Amino acid sequence: MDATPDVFGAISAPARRELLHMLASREMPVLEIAESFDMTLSAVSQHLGVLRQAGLVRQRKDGRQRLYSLNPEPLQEVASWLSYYEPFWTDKLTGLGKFLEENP
Amino acid sequence: MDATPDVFGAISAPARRELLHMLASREMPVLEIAESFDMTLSAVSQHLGVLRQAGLVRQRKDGRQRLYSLNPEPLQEVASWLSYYEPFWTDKLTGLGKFLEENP
DNA sequence: GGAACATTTAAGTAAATTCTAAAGTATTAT
DNA sequence: ATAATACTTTAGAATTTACTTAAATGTTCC
Repeated sequence: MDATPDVFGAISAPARRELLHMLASREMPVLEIAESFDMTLSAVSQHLGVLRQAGLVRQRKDGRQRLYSLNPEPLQEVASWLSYYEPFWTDKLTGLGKFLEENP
Repeated sequence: MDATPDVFGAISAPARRELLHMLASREMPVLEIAESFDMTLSAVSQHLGVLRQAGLVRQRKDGRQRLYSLNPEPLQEVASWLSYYEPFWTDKLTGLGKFLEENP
C-alpha cells in the first residue's frame, strides 16, 4: 500500500520488466502470465500490483479473470529523464561533447 | 559487494539520480558533492559506490580527494530497453498503434 | 614523526522488498 | 447450495537497502 507511484522503482525488478514485456504483446489473465514465471501465482499477483500502482498496467474484470494490459505512458518519465543524458553518450561518439566540456 | 552491475537498480533511488545529475555538470570531490545532500558523507560515499559498481560513475584519485565523474554509457541499456516501449506511446498519439492492435 | 583532512569501510539498525503458504473474495458450474 | 476456479490479500520469514556512527586508510601539512 504505497501511495507513491514510483516508476523507477517499479521497473527496477527484472521480474517486473519481464511482466511488462509479456503484456506488451497482448492482454492476459494472471494464470496465463504466471505460467512463464518460476514463482507463485501470489507473487506474480503482487508484482502486478506494484506495476499497477506505478500506472504501468491496467486491470480489467472479465468474469472471474482479471485481464492485465500494458499502459506504457508512465515510462515517459523515464524517457524524459534519460533524454537528459542521451547527448552525453552521442557526443562521446561524435567528439562534440568533448569539445563542449572543454569550452564551457 | 554485489557482483551484479545492475543499472536499473542503481537509478531506482532518487538520491542516486540526483548524484548523477550533479556529476553531469562536472567532475567533483565527495565533500563538495555531499554538501548538497541531507545525509552523511558516508552515505553519499556508499551511494557513489553503488553507482560505480553499475559503471555509471568513474573515480579518479587526486591527492587526498577522489574526483567522481559521470559515465553515462551504461544508461544505454535503459535506453534500449525503453526503445521497445516508445512506439507504444507514440502510436497511441498517432492512432497507428490502435490500428495495429486491432489488426494483428 | 604527528595532526588535520578526505574518504572508505565496518558494524549495527530500521525499514522496505521479495517471496511462500494460507486464508479470503468473487464468479461460474453443477 | 456446494464446489471449483481465478484471483487477491494477509501474515510471516529471509534478504536487501538505506542509512548512522565509529573505526580504518591514505595523503598532505607542519
